[in-house]
Amino acid sequence: MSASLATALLTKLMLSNHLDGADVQAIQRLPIRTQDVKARHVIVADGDRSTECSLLVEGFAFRSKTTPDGERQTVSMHIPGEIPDLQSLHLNVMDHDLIALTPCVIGFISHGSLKALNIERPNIAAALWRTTLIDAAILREWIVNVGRRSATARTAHLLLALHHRLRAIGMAQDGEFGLPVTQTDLADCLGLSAVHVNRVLQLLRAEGLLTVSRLPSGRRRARSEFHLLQQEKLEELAGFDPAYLHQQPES
Amino acid sequence: MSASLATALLTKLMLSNHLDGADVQAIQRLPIRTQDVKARHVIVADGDRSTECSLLVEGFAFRSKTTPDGERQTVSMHIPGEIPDLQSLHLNVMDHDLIALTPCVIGFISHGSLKALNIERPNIAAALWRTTLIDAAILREWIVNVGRRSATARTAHLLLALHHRLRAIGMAQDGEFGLPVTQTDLADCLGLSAVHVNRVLQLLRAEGLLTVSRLPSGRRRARSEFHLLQQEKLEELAGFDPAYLHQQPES
DNA sequence: CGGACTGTTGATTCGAATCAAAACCGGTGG
DNA sequence: CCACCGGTTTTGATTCGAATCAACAGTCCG
Repeated sequence: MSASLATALLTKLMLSNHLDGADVQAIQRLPIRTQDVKARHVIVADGDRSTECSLLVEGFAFRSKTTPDGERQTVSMHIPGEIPDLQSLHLNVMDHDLIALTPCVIGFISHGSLKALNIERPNIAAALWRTTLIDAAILREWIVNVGRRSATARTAHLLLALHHRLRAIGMAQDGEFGLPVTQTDLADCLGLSAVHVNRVLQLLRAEGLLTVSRLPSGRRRARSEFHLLQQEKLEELAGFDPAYLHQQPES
Repeated sequence: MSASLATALLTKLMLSNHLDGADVQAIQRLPIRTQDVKARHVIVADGDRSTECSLLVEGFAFRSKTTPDGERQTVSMHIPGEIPDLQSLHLNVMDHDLIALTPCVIGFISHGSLKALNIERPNIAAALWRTTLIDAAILREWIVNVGRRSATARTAHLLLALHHRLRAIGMAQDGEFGLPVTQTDLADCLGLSAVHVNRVLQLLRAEGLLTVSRLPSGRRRARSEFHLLQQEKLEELAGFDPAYLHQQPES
């Protein structure tokens, strides 16, 4: 893996894990195949049996499941430095889709080299395991969000969580972050209808809690710039507590 | 760990992992401290920093989160042989409660001995990692359930999923299984109100899809015996596909 | 200019929550 | 043995949040 490719992964990993120099070098030596993926393209599909994991180097992606009657539920959003399908290392068949939200650069890492790395460097194995456990913690909070919160609280919670994660990797500051989601995308995350998401966002804007602007972009897809104006109030409204993100490295 | 204590764990682990004789012996040698926990008692609480993991030897447990305004959302149900808080091995602070649904026998295993085992036997480390990944897969399906399915489909899906898991460990057959849940418990799992769960169950019974009977038990708490009469129709109704449970061992 | 996607608005329906009360059931204690 | 009690299930009436349906406006793009 070239140093530049490893940067995103290492930034993310070291947010919540202690890695020593040898660990870092081992990761930088990982063989990797990069590929550009267009927005909205399926990176790995439900039912696939993958032989490699996808490192999200640039761009955003999401994982979602589709019910038999065609309804989509997004179960997670992914930001640079994450390996959204790391579970495929031990779960050979995908139980959901991994889809590019924006144009992405994906670094494919073979299961073989990851497994070898895990055996060679138990500390990295623990770190990777830990990232999948944090992923699960986020899934649990996501369940609470769709199961028990009102539409407004739910929406606020999602935006706060994304902001928190993006800020940790330097992609957000002062409540501002760019994320090219449509209201339909948000609806799929939240278990709501797109129409209702629209009304909820209007409400949040009217309350002066946030602003959303669509910046033009060079590409087809517009970029939504979210600005959380009153984080305190939003957190209060959403019942947001970042503890579940487990962002401090541990013993 | 005495052979009898290890049995439940090994039964569960070997459903979805290949373990060799040495692996089995290593697990059987794990030091373990057992403890009885009364129904409804908190085994590990949100915010706790545990130093050991809880093996559910006998009984049922669930994990849930409580929102600031006191609403409970259950995020998973646990059956004998599972280690519901295995994530605490790498996530030092609990982000949810682990609660005994029934009187339970819990086997506490220290993080130290588990970490030593993981290093000594990478195959077991992979197997344990895999169980946490299956746990996450179940969380994802749970999100879809509360996010996108109707109350009836949701309820049917939960019961089918529990039946499927219980049958795998020999605790259910022919659609029948005993589980001492109240309708409020189900409501907390489903993101519904208890009243509505009641009406949904009535509907499912009226359709001849299932029966629920409360068997008297020696203890305070009654035991609900569920009987899924028409699994095909229930699966159709719920959009249930057991693939996400990943019950076959893999490469 | 036309078309596709996205965002917005209004009218209406519907599923589920809420509120309230009653019936039920096993367990306890007088 | 029976009266009472707490937790649970059930029923009915009502409200409410969000979905649905339908149309229209805005924007980017070919």
